[in-house]
Amino acid sequence: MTDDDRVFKALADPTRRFLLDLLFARDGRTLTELESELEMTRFGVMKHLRLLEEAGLVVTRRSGREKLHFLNPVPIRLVHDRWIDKYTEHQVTALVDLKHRLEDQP
Amino acid sequence: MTDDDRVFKALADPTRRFLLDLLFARDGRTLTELESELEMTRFGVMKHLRLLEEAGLVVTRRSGREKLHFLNPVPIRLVHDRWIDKYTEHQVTALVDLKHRLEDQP
DNA sequence: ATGATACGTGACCCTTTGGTCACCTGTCAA
DNA sequence: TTGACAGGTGACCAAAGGGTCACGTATCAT
Repeated sequence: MTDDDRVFKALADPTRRFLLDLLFARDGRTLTELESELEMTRFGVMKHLRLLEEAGLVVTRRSGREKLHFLNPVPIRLVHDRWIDKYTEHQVTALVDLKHRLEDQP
Repeated sequence: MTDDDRVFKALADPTRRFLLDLLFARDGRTLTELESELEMTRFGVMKHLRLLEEAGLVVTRRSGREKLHFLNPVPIRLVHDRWIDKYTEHQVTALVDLKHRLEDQP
């Protein structure tokens, strides 16, 4: 299994994306803390966090009996760079910004 | 199934990522042309292209009995923007660039 | 017209994956 | 030191996903 295989497989599940959203909002949470935000047993959440960690999307640090989880944005940036080169990046960004501005209209 | 569900599911498979790579290198190819690059029957490739199209990662245009496939980078950019805000984007980009420069060393 | 070409559909099989549970190890506090 | 708390493992089951095939429709060239 290659590195980006792990990244894309990890991103494929909605629960795991939600976990990334939680860590994006606030870093350094424990498993139990994350579990409380989900309608799932601890074991399910643990499996998901394990896949995210193996993909490098989440980095962890132990502190006593707790394990703290942090979001790592680097693999996401590499996904971006795979199919968006420097030349088209400006156009795409402009297009996305325009879309946002149009959607903010009443 | 939500929009980004479709995008992430579509990106989860290595064959589909390879198809995006092919279209990134050269746009506007037909199914048969793409099939010739893969060790798989036409039916498998067709299923993959269908998922890519439903996710909006590939846009198509008919021309007689042929169907031309084009890469659409917008959903990729939206994936990026979900977990990388403007503030950290510069740092991450710099980090990735540094990584590339280090890897280019002998 | 008719054979070849390009794409499409539905059913089928096998593998992978998401989720749960019984059970276990390490750490903290009273 | 002993009970409560935080995290970890392996087996298990139902559901989703990848790939192929028989068969079908539309378009092109001769």
